[in-house]
Amino acid sequence: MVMSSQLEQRLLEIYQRLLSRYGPQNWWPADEPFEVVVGAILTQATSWKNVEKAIFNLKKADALRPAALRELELEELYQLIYPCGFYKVKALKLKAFANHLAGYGDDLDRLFSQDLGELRQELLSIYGIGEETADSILLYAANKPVFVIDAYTRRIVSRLGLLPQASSYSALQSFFMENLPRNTSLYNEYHALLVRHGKETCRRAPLCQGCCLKNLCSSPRPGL
DNA sequence: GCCCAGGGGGCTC
DNA sequence: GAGCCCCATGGG
Repeated sequence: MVMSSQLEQRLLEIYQRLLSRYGPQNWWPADEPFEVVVGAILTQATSWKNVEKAIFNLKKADALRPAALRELELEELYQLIYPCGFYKVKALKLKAFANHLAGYGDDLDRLFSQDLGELRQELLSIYGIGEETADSILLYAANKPVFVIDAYTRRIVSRLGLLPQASSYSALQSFFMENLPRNTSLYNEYHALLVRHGKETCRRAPLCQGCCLKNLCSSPRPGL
């Protein structure tokens, strides 16, 4: 059986190699917390390049504010976020969050100031916010020590033989959070590095041969 | 043409 | 609770 401290060492080794390879990623790429929230919703199943275009449009229209998002006609919002795809559902999601925030006087700090567990549940209750989006908001907008799991993380963890590809979100999240110190900065940089690494490496590449995580695989499965 | 991108909701079984 | 399908633009 692998002791927890050994898992921690392995996870920290992965982190150090990614950090050495790519350097600090300085996430989240946004000017302020509300922009993080908007970006987290818009980037669902969408490349960040397309999200940048939508955010640029929102800023130009002075619409990157909760009140503005509420007041905009749906058709206008469609046009602003059109480049990032799924624009009809995403427009509803942005309005849903803006409507929810109105209950806090449009003050994100007030929303974020409550108990972490309750806050996460509240975020999940909002239309369009699932586990990854909620955790991205908690980590990158509210600076809470919450590890974000995404498709890249799942793929990399699977390739390294740490957990099965089919593991649930909560299983993956627990794996990281129970084997790493509760540190917001560490979680921030770690997830950003996993995404960076996921983008840099070929999806179909067998294992991690030739990449910076080479020979960290505990149970090699060629051709995975 | 194909595949996929920093997911989530709704529906079925 | 798992397995589908739908949402849609833009780049490789």
